[in-house]
Amino acid sequence: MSYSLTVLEVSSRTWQEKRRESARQEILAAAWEAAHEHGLGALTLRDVAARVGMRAPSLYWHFDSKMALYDAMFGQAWASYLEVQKELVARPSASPRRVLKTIARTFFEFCVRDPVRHELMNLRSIPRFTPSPEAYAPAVEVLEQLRGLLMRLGISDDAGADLFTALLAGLIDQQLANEPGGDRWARLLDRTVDMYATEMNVPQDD
Amino acid sequence: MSYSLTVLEVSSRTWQEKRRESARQEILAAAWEAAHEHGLGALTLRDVAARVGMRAPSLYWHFDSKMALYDAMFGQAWASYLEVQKELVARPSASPRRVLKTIARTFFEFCVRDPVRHELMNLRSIPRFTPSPEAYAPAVEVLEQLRGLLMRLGISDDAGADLFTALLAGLIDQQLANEPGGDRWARLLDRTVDMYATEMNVPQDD
DNA sequence: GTCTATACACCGATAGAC
DNA sequence: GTCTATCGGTGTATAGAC
Repeated sequence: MSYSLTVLEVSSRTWQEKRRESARQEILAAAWEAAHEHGLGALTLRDVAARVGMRAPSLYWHFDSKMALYDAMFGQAWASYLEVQKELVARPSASPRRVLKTIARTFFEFCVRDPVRHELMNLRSIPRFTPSPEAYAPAVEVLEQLRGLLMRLGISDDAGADLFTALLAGLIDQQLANEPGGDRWARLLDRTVDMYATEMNVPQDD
Repeated sequence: MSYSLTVLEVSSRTWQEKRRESARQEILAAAWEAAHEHGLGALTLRDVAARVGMRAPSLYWHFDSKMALYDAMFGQAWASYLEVQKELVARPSASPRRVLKTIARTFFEFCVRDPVRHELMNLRSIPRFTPSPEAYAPAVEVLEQLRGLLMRLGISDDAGADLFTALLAGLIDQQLANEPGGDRWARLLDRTVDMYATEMNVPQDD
């Protein structure tokens, strides 16, 4: 159940550990490739192994189980979005509503751009997969960062953050479920954020 | 790929057909039971078969495949909600916002009450399962009925309906994903509908 | 017509040789 | 570290019993 998250790994001391770490990364890359090709749920260890020139049982030296592989992918995906959001939050801030719209659109497009990744990050589509605390950590940090940002805009109650995430989740879900590749719900983003901002008494732009 | 939807089946003429129909219903009931017990994705034909005193291959006389079984369950679930919504729409209408809140809460609670059913109806959690047009029909009718209702409240554009479904989907998703059994997002229902109604220029109650 | 027995290909996972 | 061999599990095709 426990294993180290490749992306967040800091101290790989010996060269053996570095070698092993790069093998993990190679396997992970192959797993993403396979998932994009055949679907997240259709991932098989034999396929992943073949892509890195191994046999399926050999993967067990690098990952405890298939779920551990999913787990590492989950952690990678959220760590990746955390980087995006960090860079976004650090930027010189615009008007409150502009900030809300930018963060909403950034997350929306991050999800819609890669439906397989979104499926792993946000849907619970793999029957018995539950992310480990280690893999879940960057997701928690994303949410904490969002809470902080909302707070600075004057939205300090939990309900305000809960509503914001629900609105985003709903738009993304509907877009991907009913019109993948389209923009029918993407077009509602700004309007939805404005509606939300008004509800939350965030001052208007002009 | 094609087969008849048990729930909507109208004319079972001969007694053989009736017998066969009741066998299908028995299998479906066993499938729901198994899904609730072990999870939707963990459903196995051997388990379902055992519950009705059969062997796994025997199910193939009643259903073309495991996916056909999922498909029939999908159709059953949506047909069931269609009945609920029909009865609700037929009732003497209250104020516009009351109507919106009632329909929102009805769908929300229908979904949250049975997460396994919701997973099948609204999430795409089964890897290669796509509902057939026959099974999807009641879902389409639910949406058409909703559009008609919104129209009568003065919300006639597609965007208005799209936004309403997205708001609902988001609240349900977050409730079930982050706090199954709780009411943290359920408590946001009325507020969200009011926010939406204001955006859509639906007159206030008082 | 209804069901069973058998079999097949594939899966995740383990044991142990090298 | 990576292999081969193998285990118990799955969905499913088919042949045939009755």
